[in-house]
Amino acid sequence: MQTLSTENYLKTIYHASQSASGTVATTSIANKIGAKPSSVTDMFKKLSEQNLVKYEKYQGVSLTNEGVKTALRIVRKHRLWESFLVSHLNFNWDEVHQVAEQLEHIQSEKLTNELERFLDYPTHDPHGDPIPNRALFMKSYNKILLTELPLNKEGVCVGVKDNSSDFLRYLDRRQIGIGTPILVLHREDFYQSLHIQAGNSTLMITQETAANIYIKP
Amino acid sequence: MQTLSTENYLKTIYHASQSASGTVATTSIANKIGAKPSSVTDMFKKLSEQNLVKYEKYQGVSLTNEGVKTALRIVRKHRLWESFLVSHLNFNWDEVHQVAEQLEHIQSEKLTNELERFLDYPTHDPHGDPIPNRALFMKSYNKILLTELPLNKEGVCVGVKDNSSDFLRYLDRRQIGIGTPILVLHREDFYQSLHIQAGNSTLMITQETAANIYIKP
DNA sequence: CACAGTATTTAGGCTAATCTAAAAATACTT
DNA sequence: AAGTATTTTTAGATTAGCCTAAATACTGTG
Repeated sequence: MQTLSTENYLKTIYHASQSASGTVATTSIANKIGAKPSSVTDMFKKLSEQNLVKYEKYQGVSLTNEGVKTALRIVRKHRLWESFLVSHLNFNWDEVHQVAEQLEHIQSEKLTNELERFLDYPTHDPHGDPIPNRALFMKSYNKILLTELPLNKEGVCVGVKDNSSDFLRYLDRRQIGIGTPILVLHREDFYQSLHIQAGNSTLMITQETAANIYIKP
Repeated sequence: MQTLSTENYLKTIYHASQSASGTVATTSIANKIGAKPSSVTDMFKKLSEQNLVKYEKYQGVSLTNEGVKTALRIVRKHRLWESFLVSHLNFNWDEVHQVAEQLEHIQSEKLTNELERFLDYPTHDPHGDPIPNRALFMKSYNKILLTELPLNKEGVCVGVKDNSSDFLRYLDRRQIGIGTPILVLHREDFYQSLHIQAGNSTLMITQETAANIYIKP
């Protein structure tokens, strides 16, 4: 049985090792958790004793199989709760994260599995991230960044890379959400911006914005 | 903002002061929380500094108005979650308590209020206990114990006093639940037992069982 | 490859919540 | 009402999770 804190570390290590392959550095976890590197070192040792991470002094950590499983159980709960909040409790996609961060630590297999059934076995959360099933298996879309979508090739928004409220609300105002069809009309190379058609409206977005939107071609 | 632990103390003090009026004793809280009396004394001091309880050395505690409010906010969440678990997630009334003990600490007013709306503003939880509304106001039924129901006067089961899984499962097996109509056919004074009609079946229950069932005449 | 700069770990402390053991206050009993 | 039993509090220690400051290891550049 894990504590709140160890669960958060495992989840954070899991996400960090998704983006950067290989081992995860102490400082990178410290920044994400909001703790000092020395505290992170302490925790790495603790997790290592429980065989949840592989840790060698000065060499960063990586999750063991058991650690991945524990992390995925938390991710599963987080994403199921996010789905519930949006689909049944009138939350917007930019409001769910903070509450799901609490709900993801509730311990009850029955609760998790019944919630999944109640939601009719969703495969993706409101940000387009895949939800691990009971066996902790998940399938992501074959997605690309909007920056990589060829001119005049139609794609559909299937997720976002930046999950911050600010970014999500920005997309909301421009009526871009999961499922919105998108077409790149023109690239202004000099100004680093894209002219796109999103749903029925055409608009201009920056290169940086495009680099945070996932598209299924 | 309260910690998990202070919330549990406030809730426990609240429940204890419902049954026994006046102040609540250190030992009684210690037993209910599962901590030593010395730890409870420490916590009483802390809560007192926060003006959540009135505490005088050797004289027990009582909740302040602010303390009652905080306790009721937790009770409200607990009972709403219990209702949700039973009505939408296939939990039985004997399984909900342990999970609701965790869910009651989730901090999000929006979550609580939206859950209440989703459940269509329930007034009582699956054990017949009243759910405080947004203003923390609740109305209990005008209920009596089954031991006090006159012979051959029809009543309806509206709650239980003993919320233990064992007792609730016992009632389940006898098909007694919230809403079951009940009639006392005969009292065996010598054997301390009652002959009752519950729904369509007649059965025998002990005096003690009857003293844990609430009835609306 | 040496050394400056960065990253990581160690050492030693702090706080919240708990504990045990002993002291103090209250309550019961005759 | 006095003395014993019970309850409550105090004092001092422990653990998890964090911190700061200092020491140590790694990394990249000339």
